[in-house]
Amino acid sequence: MSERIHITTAIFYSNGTPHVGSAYEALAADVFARCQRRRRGRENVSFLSGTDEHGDKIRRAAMAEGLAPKAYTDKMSVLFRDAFKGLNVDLDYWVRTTDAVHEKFVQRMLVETQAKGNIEFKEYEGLYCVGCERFYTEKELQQPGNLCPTHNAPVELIKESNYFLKIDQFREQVIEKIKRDEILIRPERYKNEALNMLGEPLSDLCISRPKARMDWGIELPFDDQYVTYVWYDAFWAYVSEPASRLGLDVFMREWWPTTEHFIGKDILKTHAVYWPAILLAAGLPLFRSLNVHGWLNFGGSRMSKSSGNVRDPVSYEKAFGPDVLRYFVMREVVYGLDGDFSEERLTERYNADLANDLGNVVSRVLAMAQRYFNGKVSESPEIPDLSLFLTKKIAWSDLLELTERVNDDVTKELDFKRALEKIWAGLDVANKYIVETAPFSLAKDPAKLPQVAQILANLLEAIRVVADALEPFMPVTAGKIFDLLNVVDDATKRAPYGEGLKPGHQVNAPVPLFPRREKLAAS
RNA sequence: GGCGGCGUAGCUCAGUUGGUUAGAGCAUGCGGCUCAUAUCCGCAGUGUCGUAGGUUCGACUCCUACCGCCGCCA
Repeated sequence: MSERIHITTAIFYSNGTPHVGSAYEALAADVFARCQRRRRGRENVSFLSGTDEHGDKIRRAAMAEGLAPKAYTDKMSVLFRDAFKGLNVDLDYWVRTTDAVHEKFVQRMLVETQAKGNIEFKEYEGLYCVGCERFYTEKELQQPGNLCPTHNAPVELIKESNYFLKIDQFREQVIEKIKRDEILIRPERYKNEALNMLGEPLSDLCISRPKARMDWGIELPFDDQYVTYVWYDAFWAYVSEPASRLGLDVFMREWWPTTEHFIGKDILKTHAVYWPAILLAAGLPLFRSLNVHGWLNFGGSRMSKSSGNVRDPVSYEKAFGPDVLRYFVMREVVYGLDGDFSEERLTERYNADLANDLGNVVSRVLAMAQRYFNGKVSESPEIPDLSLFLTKKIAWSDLLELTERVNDDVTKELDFKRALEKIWAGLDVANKYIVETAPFSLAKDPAKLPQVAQILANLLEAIRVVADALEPFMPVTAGKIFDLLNVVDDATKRAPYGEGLKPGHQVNAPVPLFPRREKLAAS
């Protein structure tokens, strides 16, 4: 049996609508998940996402719309789920922190953690920022006036009793795990940052709120005057549903230790410091890795609601066609670094890569197959002897084992960009091969038709392999290409080069996959 | 203030343990082909590799200082 793997996006805080940045994270995780499914089989991969629906900010957002919190999050959660669905993010679990299954699970973890003596009840006086929903030390605040560094607003002095998680006891252990890559943080730059964050002793982590002040959370099983919410609550969304469905023991043994979290760099600290501590405090094993990505900016500046440049990802997918946003963010952004999104750039990529390269090469090959042989493949594909041509840049090897090499880039290096570059190198080879062999010239001489048949068999097979390698990135497009090639069974789709299309196979006439667009023709 | 990252062709970036004329894509110019979505192929470039020193037979690649941008921590 292949090793199982659990993959998650962050659990999205549902006080706003999904934007291109949240879509980016879901898309990266989705491509990763699809590559893993090809390796291990669908039944050995679990891909989870969901919405974080508790806390003061949600309650306030709901009130602002005149809705009960639950009614509000019902609406928001669907927006996220449908946005991801619209981008063909293929999830196995969609978790909501207000689901009964989840709430019950969090309560169970609280009981476990308390039984282990890792929760303490104590009075606390501190400076609290409502916007951040957290306490600050005076040193962290901007002076004068004790201003919250994030909201630039005064904090309140609050005195209350709360439940705290004693996490400093786990600090050394977490440091060791990160140093030894047992918690693998990549790209490596973020590993150093995480270790930095663990350099100082950790103060106890407050995990409750008195209902009197904030009741939109999960009631503590050992004190009905308190709720838990946001971080403590949301982390468990990675676990609650699958653990409830499969049984906690089974899930923890077979799935959890291989967990790959996809997160943004803004929540590195919570995931590298607090989350391991929360798990250890509950007596549970740790996840395998944190895959940290940067921001997706818009036209050079940070995408945020306040600057009014939030874009709805699905509108781009609709305007440009399926798979286009998927292609763009995976090709354009280096995983781990900030990237930039703009309609201009999207249009450029669309025309240069999708219309001119991918769409056109499929079109020209199928057109020749149709014109010269009525779409019939009459030779077995071979690896052409390229030494026959004078041009030296051609390497048919770019097309051999393409899927495996692309898969490695994604699963081992998180290098989505390089993976796509390899696929496009394959398209280059096909185009150069056409120019060098000029089948359209050979076809004028009936005696040379067998040669043409061989060239086209090679090219059609090359396109089939490209579609196969492209599938995790552009599932709809890959499907269209397979339809054009009239390939229906998985065995043929996934065959190594040379073992796919057979003589006698019939392919269809071309249909433009990506019609060229005028610049800035979006929306 | 402490730690770390980045600064390479007009634009976006690659450059593995220091070694021959520093690369790719896009954009630009010229030439070729006509099967194809006016697409494709070839050729041509331009770069004081942030600045100033240092180590070395030799540095984009190592060291030091400085400038600029950014992140994390305080």
